[in-house]
Amino acid sequence: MYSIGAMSKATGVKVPTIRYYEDIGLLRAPGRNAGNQRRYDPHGMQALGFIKHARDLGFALDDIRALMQLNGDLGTDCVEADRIAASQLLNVQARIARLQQLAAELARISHLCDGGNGGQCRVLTALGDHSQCTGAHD
Amino acid sequence: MYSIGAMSKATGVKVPTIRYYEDIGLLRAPGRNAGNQRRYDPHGMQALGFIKHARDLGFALDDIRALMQLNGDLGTDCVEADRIAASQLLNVQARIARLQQLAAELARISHLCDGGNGGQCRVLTALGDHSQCTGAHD
DNA sequence: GTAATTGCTCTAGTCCCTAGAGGTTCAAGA
DNA sequence: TCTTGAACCTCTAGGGACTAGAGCAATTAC
Repeated sequence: MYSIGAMSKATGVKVPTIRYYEDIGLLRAPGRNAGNQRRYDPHGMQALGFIKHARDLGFALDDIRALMQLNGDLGTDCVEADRIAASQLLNVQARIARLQQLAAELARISHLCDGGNGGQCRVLTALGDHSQCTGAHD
Repeated sequence: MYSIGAMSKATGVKVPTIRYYEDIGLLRAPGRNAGNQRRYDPHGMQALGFIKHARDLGFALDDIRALMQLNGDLGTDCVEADRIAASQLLNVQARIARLQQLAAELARISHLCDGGNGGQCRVLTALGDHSQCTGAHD
């Protein structure tokens, strides 16, 4: 039986966040000891680890909820789980592509600074004027 | 003189968002016409364009506030503006690196699905077990 | 036995908007 | 000129995923 603090240390999820997950019904409420403190069993620990890992991979809490439900069902629906994972992969790839455009634009803008203060800062000018952009960043 | 709707169309910032920017003091409150509706001048338009562009580049509103203040000062502080832009570039690059690790991990997990339902779904297993991960994604 | 740590609940705040209610003003056509 | 429909106004609340803090109770270590 683990206290909430032990769970937090073991998984890397902060204590208030664990309580939050319980509040929104993502993590089942565990039993309590005589002093009304949460006491988790290994199943609870595994569930929290699953959530943490999926969060680290960028899944939304609603996705995780769906994945956990699949996990709970007998005859686990592999096709659906794979669909969610694949969609998340696409999502992440799209975000990467977009960020790469932004990085290119920022690098360009950043290099405009000549260190001097001769009137107008070209970094600021570039930020104000989208038409100076080389790529279509948005 | 532009109405708020004209500003929205010209810059791509939604009407409630423009009012929000005014609320938080990012965009100066414009004058009003006889019927209490906002009327913007070209300066206001330019300011909103600046905000939009900077937001598209991923700057936080607080950064934008700082940049606009620099822009307003005489003897515009190019060094400070460049510092903010460079820091934002680092930020974006770090996010890209992290997302690329996630994408690799997700691609690996996604390929575990063999389409069958032979007991346990390996996608779900992989999500639950961080130790299966190839790279240190977090 | 006492002090420090950990735990409890509850409320409110973060960021950046978005949605909706309920009302007023404007612009264009008949 | 009148009417209609779009655009505008203020205000409040919600969203996602937490985070922070107050004020108190329980546990743990010495």
